[in-house]
Amino acid sequence: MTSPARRRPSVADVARAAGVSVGSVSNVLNRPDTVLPETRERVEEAIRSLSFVRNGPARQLRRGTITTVGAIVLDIRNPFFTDVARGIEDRLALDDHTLMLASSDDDPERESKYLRMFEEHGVLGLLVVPTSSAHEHLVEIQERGVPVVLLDAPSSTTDMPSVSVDDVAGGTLAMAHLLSLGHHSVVFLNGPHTIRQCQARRTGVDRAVEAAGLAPDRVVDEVTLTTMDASGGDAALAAWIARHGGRAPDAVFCVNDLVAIGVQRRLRRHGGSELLARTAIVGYDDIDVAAELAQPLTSVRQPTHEMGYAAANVLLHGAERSDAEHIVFQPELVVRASTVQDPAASSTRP
Amino acid sequence: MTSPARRRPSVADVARAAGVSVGSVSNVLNRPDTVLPETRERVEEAIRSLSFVRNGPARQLRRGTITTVGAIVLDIRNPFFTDVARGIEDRLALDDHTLMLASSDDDPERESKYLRMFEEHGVLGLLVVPTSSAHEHLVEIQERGVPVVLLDAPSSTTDMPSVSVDDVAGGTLAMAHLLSLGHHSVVFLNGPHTIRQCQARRTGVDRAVEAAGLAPDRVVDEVTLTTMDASGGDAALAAWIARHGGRAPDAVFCVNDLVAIGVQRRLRRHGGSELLARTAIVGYDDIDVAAELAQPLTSVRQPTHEMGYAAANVLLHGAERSDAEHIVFQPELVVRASTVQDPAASSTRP
DNA sequence: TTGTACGCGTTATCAC
DNA sequence: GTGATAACGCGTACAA
Repeated sequence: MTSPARRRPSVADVARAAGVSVGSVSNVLNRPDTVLPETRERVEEAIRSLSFVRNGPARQLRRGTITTVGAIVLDIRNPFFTDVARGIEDRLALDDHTLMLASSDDDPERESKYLRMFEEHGVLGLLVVPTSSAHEHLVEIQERGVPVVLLDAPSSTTDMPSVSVDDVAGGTLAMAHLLSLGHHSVVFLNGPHTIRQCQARRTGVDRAVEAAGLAPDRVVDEVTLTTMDASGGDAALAAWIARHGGRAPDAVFCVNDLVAIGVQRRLRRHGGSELLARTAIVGYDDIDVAAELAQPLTSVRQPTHEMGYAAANVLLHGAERSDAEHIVFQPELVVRASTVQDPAASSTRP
Repeated sequence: MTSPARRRPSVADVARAAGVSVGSVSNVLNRPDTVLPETRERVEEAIRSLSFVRNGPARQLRRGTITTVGAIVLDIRNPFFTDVARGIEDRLALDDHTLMLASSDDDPERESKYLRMFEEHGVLGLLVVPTSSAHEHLVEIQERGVPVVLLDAPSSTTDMPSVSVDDVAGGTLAMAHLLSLGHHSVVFLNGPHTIRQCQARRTGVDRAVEAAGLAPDRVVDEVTLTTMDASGGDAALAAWIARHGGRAPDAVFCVNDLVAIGVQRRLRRHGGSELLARTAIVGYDDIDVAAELAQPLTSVRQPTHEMGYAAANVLLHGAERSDAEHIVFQPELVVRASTVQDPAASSTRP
C-alpha cells in the first residue's frame, strides 16, 4: 500500500529525475526528433520509472486545440444509433480524433446537460440527433464558434449542416412494394405525426398510392400506436381485428421492426401459421433479428454507418465550406418471406 | 457571419463587462450567496450577453478534482453491456457524476487506447470489462492512484474490486431445468473455453448433471461454435443433425439467445413447426426479442442494470474500504414456451 | 463584500 | 540541442 493521495508526477518531476529541463521533456513528448538520442533515452527512462502520464486538461488548456468530438443520440440501446455512432467513430479515427458519446433518451433536459458538458470541455465540434424540432440552443452553440452537424433531422430552415435519411422515400418504397404485390388495402401502424419521421413516412406512403393512380384514404388505414414496440404492435392489431369483426388485414406496414414482430405474434395467435403466411408485413430499420425470425421480415434498411461517417466528415471539413451542407441518404428495401414466399431478389434500390 | 476564430470569452472578459473583478465573477459562479444581489445581477447579465461558458479543462486543472468516471465495455451494441452502462450512469447521477463510455470491441489495443485517454483526462475512476484475463495494465493504473473496478470478470487473483455474475450458477439453472423436464440427453452449443464465461457455464452444466446422479459425458454433448450468433447456431445444429443421420436433438442449451434463434430456424427448416414444438431450447441473456419470437424462448437472465449500479457504487465508496470488494450476482431462469408449452411459473430464482 | 495575485501542468518562444 | 520563462483560464487565499 502506497500513500493514498500522492500527486501525479508532472513534467517537472520527470525533468528533475532525468537531469534535464522541462522544455526537453516536452520536446521528447511532442517532437522526439528534435532532441538528442542520448538525452531522449534518459527522459524516457525517467518517464517509465515514474510512470508519468500526461495531464490532458493542462495540455488542452495550453494548446487551445482539441481532438475530441461530442455526439448526442436519442438512445444508445437502439441499434440504429449505435451503428451511426460507429460510423462517426470510424471517420474520426482517420484523423486520430476521438468520440465522446452520450444518450439524451429523447429528453431535452438531458440533451441540454450534455451539450453544456461538451461545450465546457471544449470539443472540436458536435454531432446531434435533436430531441425536439426547436434547434435554438443548437444555433446558439454554433454561433459561439462550435461547429454543429444535425443527424437524422434535416435542417432546411437553418444554415446548420445536416445528414439525414429520406423517410418519405422509405414510406414510398414500402408502400409501392405492397401495391406491386396486389394489395389495395393496407393497414399502416404508425407513430404519432409529432415525430417528424412518422409524418414523413406517411407522406411517402401517400405518394406511392397516388403514383399507382389510387386514392390514399381508400387504400391506407393508418392506426396511431401508443408505444412503438412489439407489445404496441400486438395490441394495435388486436384492436383492429376486433373493430373488423374478427377479420385480419391482408397487408400491414409497420413503423419499425419491433412493431412488426408484435403483429406477427398477434396474427399467429389469432389465426395460426396459415394466417401469418398469407398476410404481407413490412417493417422498418432492418434490425439484426429481422432476418432470423420464424417468418423473416421484409424491411426498410437505412444506411446507418454511412450516415455517421458522412456526418463526421461534414464536421471535420465544415470549416472549409461557407455554405451549410445537407446530405440526404436513401433507404433500401430488403425483401424477405414476410411479403414474398420465395424472395428471389433480396434487395432493391429505389 | 462573425469572425470565424474568435477567442472564447473568459472570466476576465465577463469581469470587465460587468465592471467587477474576476474574483467576484468566480464567486458568482461557485458561491453565489457570498456576493451582493446587485453585483450578482450585473455579473449574470454580462455572462448572458457575452454567452460565456466555463472552460472545463482550466477549471479541472486548477481544482484537481473531477466528476467524470470512465467505463470500457466489450461492445456497446450488445444489450447486456448497454444495460450495464445504464446502471452505472444511474448510480453516478446520484452524485452528479458523469460517465464517459467507450467500447473496446474485445480488442486489447482499443482497450489500451481508451485506458490511456481516460487516465490522461484524469478520471475519478475506471470501470472495465477486460478484454483478456491479463490485468497487468489495469493493476498499473490502479497503482498510479486511479481506482479500478472490474466488471463481468471476477478478480480472485488480484486485490482489485470486481462485480460479476455467477456463470456457473447460470449453467446449472439451465441444465437443471432441462433435466427436470426429463431430458437425459442435451446438446450444449457453447463458445470456446478460452472465454471464461463459456467455461464457467460448462462447469455449471456438469454440476447440475452430477447433482441428478448422472454422468456428464453421457448426458451432455457439447459442440463448440465458431461464431456465437444466429448463423453460428444454425450451422452448428445442421452439422449435428447431419452427423446423426438426420435425427434432431431432443434438448438444446445455447450459450446465448441469438444462437438459440438460429437453432429454432434450423429446426423449423428441418422438421417444421412440429419438430420445433417438441424440442426443448434454452438460451442465455434474455434479450428483448426472446419473449417476442414465434416460439418464446426460455432463457437465463442476468441482472445487468444492478451490476452496473453496484459497480459504480463500489467505485465511489471504494476509497472508504481497505479490502477489495467482490460482488457476485445470481442469474435467473425465465421459463417460456420453448421448453414448457404452458409456462405457469414464468420465472424462478435459484 | 470585493479586488489582487499566485499557482495548477503543459507547451511555445526565445536566448544560450 | 537545451534551458529558462511566459502564458493558457480559472479558483482561492489574502489583503483591502
